[in-house]
Amino acid sequence: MLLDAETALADAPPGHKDEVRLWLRLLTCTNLIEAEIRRRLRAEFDTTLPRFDLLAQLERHPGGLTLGEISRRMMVSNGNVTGLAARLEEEGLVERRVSATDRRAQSLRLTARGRKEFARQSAAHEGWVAELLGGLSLVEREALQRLLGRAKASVRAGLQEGGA
Amino acid sequence: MLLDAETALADAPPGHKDEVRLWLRLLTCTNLIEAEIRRRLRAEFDTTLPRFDLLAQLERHPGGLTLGEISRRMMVSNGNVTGLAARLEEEGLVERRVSATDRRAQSLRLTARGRKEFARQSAAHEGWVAELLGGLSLVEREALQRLLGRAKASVRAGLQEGGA
DNA sequence: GAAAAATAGTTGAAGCCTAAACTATCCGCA
DNA sequence: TGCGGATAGTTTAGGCTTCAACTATTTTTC
Repeated sequence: MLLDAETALADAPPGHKDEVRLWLRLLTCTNLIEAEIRRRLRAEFDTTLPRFDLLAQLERHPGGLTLGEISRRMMVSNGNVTGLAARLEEEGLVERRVSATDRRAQSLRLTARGRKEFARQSAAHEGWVAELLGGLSLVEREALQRLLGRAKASVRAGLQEGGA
Repeated sequence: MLLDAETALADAPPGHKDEVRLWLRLLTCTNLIEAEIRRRLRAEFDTTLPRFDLLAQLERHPGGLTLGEISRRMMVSNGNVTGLAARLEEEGLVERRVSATDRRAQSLRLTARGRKEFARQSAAHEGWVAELLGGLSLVEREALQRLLGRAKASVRAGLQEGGA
């Protein structure tokens, strides 16, 4: 994955469409932030972004979530969640319980330790993001939020067409 | 100790700091586009994004690049490039040559077939991106480009501080 | 000129991720 | 009741990615 696709493309001959330049800049921004967050999660908490994301899902749903629900919310495959859940369970941060009404399904929830650990990570994470994006004014952040919303809508529309 | 019970990832319920909501939307946008591009590269060309990115680097440098240069430009590890290069060589899309002046180094360049294949992929890629982002007006795209530039600058500034 | 430091690249272990094939269970329906 | 299709999750094979340890070579330094 190109961390700085834009720089890489800097000396590319013109002829790329406008949209490609926009896409590369979007990718660059995201990758810069994501790489830094991964690095800090690893350095300060010895964990990874996927693990953090999974804990965040559970935090939002104290009643527990099935593996399938997690997989849909995180937009990753089922098999992926199987592995993540196994590691988090081994670390004692989450626990599984087989559903009373459906013996195929099992729901995951945070353990007390998981809740406590995630709270620490989450607070730090919030600070990191605020620090990294803090150079933007409130007005800029709002404009960006709105435009990214438009971009998201555009992409989803594009997916509809192709996948129909 | 900060205990923010509202904090979570994915599609951002309220309670997050402004910046986190912005970050999550940025991430969602990028992931949507990236997943679709990966899917199409796989479906239509039986290849992957990292392979495509590596070919793109070589395309821009017809004189060849050493593995180390590629690794720096793509901002990935050395070992990563070793593996990618091995697969691309096996597919006959790139060729290696040991440097005449430094027996440690070897430069990679596109084969004729690699050049031809990349041209096909690149044209398709450009079309996909244009299609996915085509729902934005020119004005919106320009505004987004500018704001993302600002965001990038903010992040780089944030990295300086932390990493100094 | 030889030891030491730096550089180019490879390898191995481990985690993340997917698609596809598989098992187990549930549900609808005749 | 029993069959067939849907659903929940696991497994497997393979690619991507990193870090750390390693080999080979070059450069620096004394």
